Amino acid sequence: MPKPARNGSAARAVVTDKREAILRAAIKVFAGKGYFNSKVSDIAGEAGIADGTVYLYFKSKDEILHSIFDRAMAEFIAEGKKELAEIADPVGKLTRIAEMHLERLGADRDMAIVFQVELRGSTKFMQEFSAAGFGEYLDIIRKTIEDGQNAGVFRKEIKPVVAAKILYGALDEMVTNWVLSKKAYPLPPMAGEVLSIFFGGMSSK
Amino acid sequence: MPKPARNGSAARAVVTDKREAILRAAIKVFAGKGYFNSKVSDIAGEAGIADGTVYLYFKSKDEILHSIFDRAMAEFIAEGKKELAEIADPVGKLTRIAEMHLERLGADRDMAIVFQVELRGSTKFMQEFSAAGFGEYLDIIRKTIEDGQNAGVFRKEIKPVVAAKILYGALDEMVTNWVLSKKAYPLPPMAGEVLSIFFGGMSSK
Amino acid sequence: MPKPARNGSAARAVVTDKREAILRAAIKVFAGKGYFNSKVSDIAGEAGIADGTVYLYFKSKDEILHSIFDRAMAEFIAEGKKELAEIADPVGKLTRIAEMHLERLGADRDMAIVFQVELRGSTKFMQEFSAAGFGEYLDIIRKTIEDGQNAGVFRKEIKPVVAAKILYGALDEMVTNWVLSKKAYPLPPMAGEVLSIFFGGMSSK
Amino acid sequence: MPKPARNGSAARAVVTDKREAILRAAIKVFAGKGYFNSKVSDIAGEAGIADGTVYLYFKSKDEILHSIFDRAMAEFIAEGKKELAEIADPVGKLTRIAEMHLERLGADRDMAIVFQVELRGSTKFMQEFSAAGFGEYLDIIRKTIEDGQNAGVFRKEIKPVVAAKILYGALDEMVTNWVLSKKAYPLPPMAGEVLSIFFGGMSSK
DNA sequence: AATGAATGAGCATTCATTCAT
DNA sequence: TATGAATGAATGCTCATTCAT
Repeated sequence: MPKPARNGSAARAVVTDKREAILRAAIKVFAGKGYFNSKVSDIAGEAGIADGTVYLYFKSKDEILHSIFDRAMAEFIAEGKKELAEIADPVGKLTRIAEMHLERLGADRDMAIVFQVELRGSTKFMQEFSAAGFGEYLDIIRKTIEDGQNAGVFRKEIKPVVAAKILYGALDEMVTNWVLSKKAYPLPPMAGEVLSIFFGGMSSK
Repeated sequence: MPKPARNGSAARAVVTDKREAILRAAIKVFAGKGYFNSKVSDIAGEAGIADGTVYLYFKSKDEILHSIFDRAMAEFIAEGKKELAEIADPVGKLTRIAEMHLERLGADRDMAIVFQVELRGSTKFMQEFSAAGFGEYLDIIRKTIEDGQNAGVFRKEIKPVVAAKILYGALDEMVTNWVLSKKAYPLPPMAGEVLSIFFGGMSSK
Repeated sequence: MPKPARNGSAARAVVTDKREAILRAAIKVFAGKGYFNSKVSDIAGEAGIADGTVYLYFKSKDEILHSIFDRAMAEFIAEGKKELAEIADPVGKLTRIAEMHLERLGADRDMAIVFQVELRGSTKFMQEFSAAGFGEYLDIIRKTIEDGQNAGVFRKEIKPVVAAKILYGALDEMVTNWVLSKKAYPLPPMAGEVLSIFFGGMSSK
Repeated sequence: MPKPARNGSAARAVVTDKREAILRAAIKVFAGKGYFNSKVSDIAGEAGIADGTVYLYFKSKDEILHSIFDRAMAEFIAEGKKELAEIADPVGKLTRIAEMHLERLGADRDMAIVFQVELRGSTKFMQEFSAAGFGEYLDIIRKTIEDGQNAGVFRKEIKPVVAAKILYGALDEMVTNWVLSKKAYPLPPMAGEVLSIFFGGMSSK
């Protein structure tokens, strides 16, 4: 049986694929049983590889969880920046942010569980996470709010940092409730409801 | 030497005190290292008792965490109901709820960490918790919003359940940020900022 | 409330009674769950006393088990010697021994379980036991057999020690089977069957 | 470097060898300190492996003890049936059974200790054991005795079940005494003594 | 004598990680 | 690269025993 060629994309694809497979498996497993209750062998089993192979791609169980966040956040922010570049209006921007937030997490329940539940399971992790992608995310919201204030569409007495947290907190709660709910319902439509209140409260006059 | 009176505080105090001591120690330890990384012997050590003694008051490590939440939520809700009974105005009620929320958690950082971080660390736990005190809490907020709608002070097209989640989510995010922040600042004042936006968005007219 | 008088039998009776109660409780508990699976608190509970009280009468859990055997063997041997003193005939003596063996254990199932099962659970214990009462018991049987050989009723080429063990082993097996059996049947009648073979052998003619 | 052949003994031997090593180590350790006083790490140490490795081959400490009995009984019964198939005469058969019983246990003192002592240490275990191999063993003896009765060499008024127990009990007692004895002596010769009485009885003439 | 709360040594089992093949 | 057998540190919980009252 010939081995795959080592040169170029083919070999790289294999590597990427296996890394991907492990991450996907980990998301599923973590979502199902929680990070601390998941065994590395569960992940390997789900990914269809041997336990030891996991360690060829990740240094530790912890690193797998980190990689899940890092990759997802990077993707999300990259995609977000691209989309937002095309929108000038602050209200439109925030609307799109809220929609994307709920669309993204609403599209992958396991990923949402990991984000809403597992990410919160340790102060250490949350702090690392805050320092990383999450801070950047809040920053984008904050700047958009500032733009709105400068453009005169948002009240100037509201602190942008706080407003950003409020919007984020409201969206986050929507996701958490959706994740924990026994009923299945589409998450994205909640964006409108949140924004209706948020804008109502932010609008000047 | 006279034995302590059996009626009331003295004898009871011993039992209560040790249970209390364990709970307090657990809150501190869980806050510092997270539930899964905390050893029962850490809690016992912090409480100044032997490991085995923990099991005279709690059936398992898990039960300690549950007890922390149960007790705190019961206290909070009882106190809240009492205070709110004296306020008729829905806006005043929600204002007081937000203030109490942040006062309570802002007064005990370790407890806040446990609530914001450890409570979220497992889907199972969150679901149990949702079913228990948390659901009741959201319900109180929701009813007050409904009252406000009926009184004509809040917009009627907003769904009360969603609005309740939004307010809760915003407050929750304030706490989480405060807990994770390296800077020390008072939490309660954030209530005003949250409410300013929330009411601005909820007000009819 | 007056304390019981310290002088004489009354006080002694109390002590004896509580010791007795503990031993009886222990026999019941050991029979039910086995020595290693029985907790001292089980015994105390069964005896209706506090855990600590057990240690006023016995130095350790181990000593309770020892006491059970010591007492039972002493009683059995004392009673046996008395009865046997009145029988001259070796065959009659052995018959009575076998009957008493099965009567005694057949009269108290829990005690029988402890003797047949728990006594065997440790080499150390068995050796101590062998050295103690059990050795004396085998000795009585052996001497009786020797008497029978000298009187010409038993074959002289049989070693008395071995014959004693064989008789004991056969009786012992009857008890063990009775103890483990799900069916309830009277144990003493088995004595006749054992002796029939022991005296007469299996061979026809 | 060639890998070991997958077919047959080599690869299989590794697994079997380690399982075997654990069982052998367990027999030695159990014999020395008793089941309840033996730690899993004692067994692992004796077998020259890490503690955790034990659990790759056995689900629990309990399962190790069971495996010891299961394997030994299966072997013994299989071997016994084979040998007995070649003997027609009931007397010869019983003789061979008694010899094999004592040869087998007399050849491995540790195994004998485990059988005579540990097996008896719990009612639960004894009942399971009775239901398993032991019952079959007694059955073989019983049938042989019945054959002897039908052939006219054994007295018909003796109940075969009882006689089987008597023979077994006598042999068992020989082993127990040998195991507990401080003196070293060969066990197999005792078979003759037991059978002499079992077949011929004690009575002279 | 009696109590029972407190102690703390002890142990089976798990599982992340390694490494020889 | 991939495997999966082996490792061994780590820990929740039990329970015999003590001792202040």
